[in-house]
Amino acid sequence: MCDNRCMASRSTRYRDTSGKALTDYPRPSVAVDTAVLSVSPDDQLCVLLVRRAGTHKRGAWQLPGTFLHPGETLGRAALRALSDKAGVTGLAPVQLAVFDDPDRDDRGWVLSAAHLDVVPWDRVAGLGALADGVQVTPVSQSRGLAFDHDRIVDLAVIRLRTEYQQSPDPRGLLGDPFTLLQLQRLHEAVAGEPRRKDSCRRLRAPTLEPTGGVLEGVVGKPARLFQHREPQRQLGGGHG
Amino acid sequence: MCDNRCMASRSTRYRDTSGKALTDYPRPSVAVDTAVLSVSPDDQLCVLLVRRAGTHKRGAWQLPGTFLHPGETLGRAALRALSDKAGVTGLAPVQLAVFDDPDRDDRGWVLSAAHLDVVPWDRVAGLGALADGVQVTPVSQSRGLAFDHDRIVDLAVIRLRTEYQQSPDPRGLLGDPFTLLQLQRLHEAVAGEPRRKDSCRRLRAPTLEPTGGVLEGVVGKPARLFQHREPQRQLGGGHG
DNA sequence: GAAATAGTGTCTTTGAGACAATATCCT
DNA sequence: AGGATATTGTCTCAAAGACACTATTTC
Repeated sequence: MCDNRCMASRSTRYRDTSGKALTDYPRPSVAVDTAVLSVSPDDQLCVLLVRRAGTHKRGAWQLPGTFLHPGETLGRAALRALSDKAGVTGLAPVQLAVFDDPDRDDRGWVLSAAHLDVVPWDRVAGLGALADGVQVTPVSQSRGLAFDHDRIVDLAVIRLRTEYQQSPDPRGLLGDPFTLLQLQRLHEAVAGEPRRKDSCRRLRAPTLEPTGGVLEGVVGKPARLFQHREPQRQLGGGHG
Repeated sequence: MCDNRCMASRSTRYRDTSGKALTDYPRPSVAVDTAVLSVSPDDQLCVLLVRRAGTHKRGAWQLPGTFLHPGETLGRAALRALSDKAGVTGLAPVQLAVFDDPDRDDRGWVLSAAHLDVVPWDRVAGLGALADGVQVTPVSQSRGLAFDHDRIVDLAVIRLRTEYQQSPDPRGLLGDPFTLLQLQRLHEAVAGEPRRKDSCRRLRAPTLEPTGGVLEGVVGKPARLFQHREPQRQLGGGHG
């Protein structure tokens, strides 16, 4: 597979077909901006925002992002940004799209590789103790972000919805023993519209693993408990 | 929307939160590699390949690509690469994914923004006169490409199939007056498996515009002619 | 009339949506 | 018992698949 890669040392200045050396080309900065989505305990689809540096006006909020470092993958850069800018430990960022308008950033030529990460609520706002300059807002109230970050949020929500149409809880937002009603509430939060009790139930239940236990201590017939069939995903599925 | 963008001139060296100037960061080269897919007259799904510069061994073929130039969109760079490297006029490249393995290119740190373009056959191999070092091969025989281009072809085919599951001919591979049998053949080529005559017909016909004309001069009952409802897409839908 | 291709009638299956009835628990 | 919630029975409807039949042309 790499038979002709090993024939030259790393420092050689290769030339492309036009005869120009690789390092002669002007290169863009590559930013990684991530929409971290989660569902709050009151079933609201929320996004993680950070205050834009050096401003307190409108457009003062944006998605956590950073510039890609040498030797780093986009996914790692996304996780680093979440940790550094928001104090949040991400899970498995996936690429959404590259925003490539040459004028999209007034600091210069910056491409933005937009990402989506989905994390359980207690991981993003667990103790109610968010760092300063960090907030988690319902996506419906997140309009007016800096740069083109509104559009990134749009893409992220669309992507999340299509993922959750395919399987019950692909991103493990729920956490292991859960009832079918909790699953229904989650889907309503993600889709942004109500779901029929029985439709949702019949569609998803066959693909879930019943624990055998039931939810106790509440009024009404106790709900059966279920768990995920397959382990939730961690980082590692990026496009190398 | 951009109220606070106009407050500073373009040459100012902005600093991010860590205090580092934008131009101080090492930046990757950004390549744009495009899988151009088409369907041959004998109903084979094909991909456009170019010979890798300076080699005649295995792995000698690759997708046409180039480095992104300043002020240029990814889509424009993809079209430029098709024109310069293969002498082909592309149509509407769409992003597939960014390949970001730091070691994926032995020339250095190169990200690849993989694209898909779909063009009618006569546009890619019209006169049978392909430029030297250019070929159009069935995708099934395209294995062993340079870099990670095999995976780009895989992504492109998957994407094309999902697009063609949604509507009859979203990329205008057919060209305006066509019969339902031609449409069926096209879908079989894209999907790589046979389709029922009546299913295919009943599913797609209602969304097509009959021209009123029929195909003449062939034995059997003459087939009705159809045309596309909406104009085919050109470049312009990129993520700004 | 025979061959060849286009187009349709209809049966079956599947899956989702909707409504309502039944089951089981807590207080 | 009574309220509250979970679970299931069943009807309907729409879409797709499969098969076979009918229709219209050329030779």
